[in-house]
Amino acid sequence: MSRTKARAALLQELEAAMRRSSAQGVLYGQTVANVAGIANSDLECMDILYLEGRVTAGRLAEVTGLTTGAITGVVDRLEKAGLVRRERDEKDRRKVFIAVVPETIAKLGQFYVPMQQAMEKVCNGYSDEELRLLLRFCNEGYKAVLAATEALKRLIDTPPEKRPDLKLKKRPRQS
Amino acid sequence: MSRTKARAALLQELEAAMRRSSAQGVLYGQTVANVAGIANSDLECMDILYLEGRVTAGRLAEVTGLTTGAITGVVDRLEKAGLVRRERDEKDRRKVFIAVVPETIAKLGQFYVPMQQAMEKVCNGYSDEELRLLLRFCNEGYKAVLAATEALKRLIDTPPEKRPDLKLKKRPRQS
DNA sequence: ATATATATCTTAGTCGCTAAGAGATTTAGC
DNA sequence: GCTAAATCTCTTAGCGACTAAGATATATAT
Repeated sequence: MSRTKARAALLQELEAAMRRSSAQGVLYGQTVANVAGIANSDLECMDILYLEGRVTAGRLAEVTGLTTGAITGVVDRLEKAGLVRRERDEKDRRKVFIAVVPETIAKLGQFYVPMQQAMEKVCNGYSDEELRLLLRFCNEGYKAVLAATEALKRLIDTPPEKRPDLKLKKRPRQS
Repeated sequence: MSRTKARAALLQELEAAMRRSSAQGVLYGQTVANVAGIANSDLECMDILYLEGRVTAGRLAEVTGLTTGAITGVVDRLEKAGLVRRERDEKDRRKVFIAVVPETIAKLGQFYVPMQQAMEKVCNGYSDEELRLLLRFCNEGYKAVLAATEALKRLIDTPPEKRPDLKLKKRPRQS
């Protein structure tokens, strides 16, 4: 039993470590937003724009889980800060594309340099093969957590008397 | 050069994967808060209480980065929800310890079951030795990002004219 | 004993969010 | 084509969580 017990302890330790490091990653992001002088959601949207390129306001709402009204505010702030531009779609004039003002990518990017350098240093202590192992684990973990999130969300929609009650406050906000 | 180039690509891919999975982890937490019907910060505090046990209000403020005023609100809500109790320190009557009401740990804990099961399944595909590698990487990464966060924070305190300017708040007028 | 430090709470004001619905445009049905 | 419904973004009202500053209570130092 000592073997499986050691493994159980290892799993628990790993979970704690992952939680800790993940939380710290979030904190780094919040600090970036802070230094850049923009709100957290604003930075998240910049991240999406960086990944996906030119997207509509509706798509931002979809990905972030915010309402379209909130996105209007986000884009207002980002536009006022000169980080993005609104571009009306000429094909479908209801739509508004949000496009990053190119120069600003570098301006925001500089704030990630400290972390990138730190992580590169850490990675230097690992072989290619080890890094591939990490990559595989990350990807598998991502899929697993994504599925778990969906499973949990379904609880929201199950009738309250059918689900494990906590009798806290009222209806939680949906996202 | 093909060797180092491959590694650079690997590093980049790993970074993206970590960001993605980390973000998903956060989303899972938000969903838990949603289902439980409490605010995000409230759940974060429950997490800290679970990890550290009985802690003072001030300690919560310190760890979360919130002001003490905000923590008063958090604890008010959690206490009203029956999740924690305030306990005045008899040795130093200025201090207020926040203690989790024991039964509620299980109530909140159940929401983490989907993720724990999913992650355990993933971990089953790895040997003890591989998991130890993952653990080591997590811990090293945590320390690195923590240090990077501190480094970035210091930018806030450096005089604005001395640091890489973004002049966001002040409307860089164009057009 | 008085002044200073520490720990929490209170208050006023701000910001970003949601919900609901208005406005503008496109698509579908007849 | 013309009307009705659908789609996409923005507006408005209200709310909840946050900060900053200071009040309150207690502890420590001189």
